Amino acid sequence: MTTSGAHPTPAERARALPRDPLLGVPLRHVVRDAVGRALRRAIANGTLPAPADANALEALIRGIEVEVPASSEHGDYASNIAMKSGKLLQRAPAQIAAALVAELDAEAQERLHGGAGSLGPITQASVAGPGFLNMRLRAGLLADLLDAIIASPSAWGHVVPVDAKSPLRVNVEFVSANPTGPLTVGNARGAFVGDLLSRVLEAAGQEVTREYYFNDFGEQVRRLGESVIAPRDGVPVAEDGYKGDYVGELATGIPADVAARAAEAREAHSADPDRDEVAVIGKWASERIRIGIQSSLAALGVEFDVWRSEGSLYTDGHVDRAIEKLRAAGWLEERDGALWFKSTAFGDDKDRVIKKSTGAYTYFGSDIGYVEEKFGRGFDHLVYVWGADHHGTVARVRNAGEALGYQKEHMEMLLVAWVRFVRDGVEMSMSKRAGTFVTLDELLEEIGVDSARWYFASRSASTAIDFDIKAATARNSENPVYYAQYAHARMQSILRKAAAEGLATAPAIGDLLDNETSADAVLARVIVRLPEVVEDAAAHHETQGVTTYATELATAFSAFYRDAKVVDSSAPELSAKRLRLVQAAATSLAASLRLLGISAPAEM
RNA sequence: GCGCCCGUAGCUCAGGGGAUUAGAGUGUCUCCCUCCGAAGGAGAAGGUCGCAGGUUCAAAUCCUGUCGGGCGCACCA
Repeated sequence: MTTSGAHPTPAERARALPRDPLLGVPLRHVVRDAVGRALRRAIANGTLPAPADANALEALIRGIEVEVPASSEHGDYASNIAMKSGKLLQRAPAQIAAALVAELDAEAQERLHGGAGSLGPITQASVAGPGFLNMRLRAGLLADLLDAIIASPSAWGHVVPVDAKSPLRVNVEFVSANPTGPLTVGNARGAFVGDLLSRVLEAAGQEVTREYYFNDFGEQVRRLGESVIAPRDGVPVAEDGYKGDYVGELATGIPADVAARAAEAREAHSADPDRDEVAVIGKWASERIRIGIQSSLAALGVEFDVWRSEGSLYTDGHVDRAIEKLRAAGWLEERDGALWFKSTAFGDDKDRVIKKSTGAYTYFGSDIGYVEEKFGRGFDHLVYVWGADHHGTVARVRNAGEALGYQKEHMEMLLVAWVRFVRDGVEMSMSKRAGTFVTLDELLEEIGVDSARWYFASRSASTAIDFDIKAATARNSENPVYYAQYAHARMQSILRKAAAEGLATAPAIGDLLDNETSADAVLARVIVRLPEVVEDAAAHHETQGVTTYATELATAFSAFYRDAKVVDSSAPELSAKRLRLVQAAATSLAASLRLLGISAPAEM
């Protein structure tokens, strides 16, 4: 296993991400808890009947759903709990909702925890439609939150896991392209999806190991070796060999010591395919390519913690150990001279070969050893980010994992759909062997990392998409990523200007948000939503919500910027409070961009 | 043939059971810089959510079928 010591380990990263018990709890949890308390109180008061089944009540309270309504006229949060509980409580939904409103109103007037805590979070609760409970957040709560954000900006956007005592240890394996050629634009999506997912999981409190699995022996590497030797010897590359320009570059760039070892291998080991000239050259070439891949990925902002070679799974005994475990459990079978895994016992439509009759292992053999190796390292959860063409292997790997004694739910395959790269309406072909492909490096030169990251982050991994490079380049400055970045630059510009004019920032937001329809309050309500966005993204393993949030925050800021004068020396007190609000907005926008691995420039 | 993913505005895509106004960006059209950054803002036009049934008080959303597109069904790597 190759690890790089240059950057922090997953555990160090997890520890380094600050989490604040106030900032790290999505507001909707606070609201949900308040609704739950209101329900209990209403029952204790006798306003609502106590259900015969106490367990059913607990289940109901646990399942309370609170969401941000589509229209802000319906409040900051809404719950359908009254409608859901009508049957259990034997009351009309509207009646239940009214009882909850009364309790929430009461709580807003008193301090929680026997007078030591804060006021209840909800004001202006109301009943609407068939029994929806609409709620408005107390302005003071928003103000407290914004003050907390400014007090510890680096903690903002990092969610505290609800019930986990220790962080979940997650392995995210992605890209894993064989080092037989440079990464192509076809690999880009997987690279971004894996990295984005890793960032989101980390923000949600999990300890994430980013892992790259590569093949360093076998047929493909051999073919690469042959393809490099051919031009060196002035012979055309074989039909099934690799033909890209990089092959020629490798051929002319063979260092003296490698050439010497190759020459020696040709004399001494020509009969041994593991040690002959082709093997020597192939191994050298693939390692050179792997290093190139590593630097291409680094340019994308994608860094791996572990580079795991397929060969090491054998030399370190993981494959043997997995096979022995399966054999002991009775899941293996010798048939036709090959070793089979009884995948059908787990619902697969056919059994799968682990070791061929030739004695060579299949990829599936490696996969099994790898599952064993990963869980052996102590991971709670494995995520595989695979191309859509791999979905045939999903079932067998999970089945094998289950046969090895692990839970299927802890082996998750994220299938990333195809990207059709199009230039001027013509699809670009992506064949490494034919040498007709666009490299990742070329793509980035044209459109830039921030732009590419945003593009993939804003689309769900399961939809096939058309990526028109020409259009992405031509409309460069009108790309949505710049909209968010521009808003951030503007916020910073306002803060700079205020500082230059000698305007101070207020020590607290105070009453700035008391008028709930003011530009200030509207902006504050968007700022405060980030933890929910992070939580959703981590739960669904999707990042579109984060780009949407960044766009919404930028839009909300634009409206605020239009309607509210921030830097105004004739009203220093108001200015001071608004500067604080802008500071919180900038913190939140920067945090959401950081989640995406996108820069938040102070000027553009 | 079987299985998985996907058909939403001209284009690229969100939304994936709930309040009869389905969103964003881009494109098109009209306006707005003596005013904290116009990479911006205000507004308009643009949709039978592939089609047909079904479940529900309620369906773009769930179920079935169907059409269209992608991918997979190896003792290949």
